[in-house]
Amino acid sequence: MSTSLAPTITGMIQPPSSNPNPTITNILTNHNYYDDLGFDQLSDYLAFEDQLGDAYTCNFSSPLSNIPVILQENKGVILQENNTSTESSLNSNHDDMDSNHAVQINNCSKRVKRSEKSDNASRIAFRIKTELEILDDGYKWRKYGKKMVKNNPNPRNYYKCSTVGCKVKKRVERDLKDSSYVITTYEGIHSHETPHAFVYYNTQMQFD
DNA sequence: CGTATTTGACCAGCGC
DNA sequence: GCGCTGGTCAAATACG
Repeated sequence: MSTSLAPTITGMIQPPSSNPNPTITNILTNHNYYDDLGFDQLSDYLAFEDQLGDAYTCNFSSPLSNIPVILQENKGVILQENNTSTESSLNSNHDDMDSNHAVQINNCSKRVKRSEKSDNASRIAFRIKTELEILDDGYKWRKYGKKMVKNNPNPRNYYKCSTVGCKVKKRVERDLKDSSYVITTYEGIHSHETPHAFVYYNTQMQFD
C-alpha cells in the first residue's frame, strides 16, 4: 500500500441463500463459496474515484484472510463519503471489524479521468470471475441500455437503480482480456438502504 | 395488462 | 468542423 490517496471502500452483507447468484458479498462472507472459487479467481482489481473526481486503480493481494472490501452496515457497494478529509485510508482501522477482515489493497495509482463531468458521483469498479452477467448486490436494477464498445466483442449493459429517487447507475461488461470475468462499475451512492443488507448484517462471519 | 428488456436513434464529449 | 465513441432515451417488443 503506497499511500492513503483513496477513500474507504465499503461493502455489504447479503443473504447467501436469497439468490443463487454469486454475489460479491456472498462470496466474501461465505467461506465455502469463497474457498470453492478461490480468491484469485474472484477478482483482481478495484477501480474507483473519490468525490473530487480523481480516479484510482488498486490491486490487492488475495490470501483468504485478506478481504478486499470493508463490510459496513447498509452501505452497499459504494465509495464511502468522507466528510472530514479526502485522505481517508484504505488501511484505516475499523473498530468493529476483525483485523483479518481488513481491506488489503496494494499498488493504488491514479488514473487519468475521462472528463470533469463526474458530477461528484462516487465510482467503484470491480472484476469478478463468473459466468453470470449480473451480480446480485441486493439492489433492484432496471436495464436502460446496451452498447457495443470499441475493441470489445462483448456488449456493455447499462442499469439504473429502480428505487424511486435513487440515481445510482451501474455498467456491466465482460472483460476484454478474459471473457470469464465480468467488470461491474457502480456510479453514485444509493439514497436508500439495500433491501437485504440490514437483515443479515449481524450474521456471523467465519473465515476459519 | 403491467412490467421489464431490447434496440435504434439521438446527444454530448473528445481528438484530430 | 467533423467523425468517432460512449451514454441515454424511448418506442417497440417480450414476458409473466
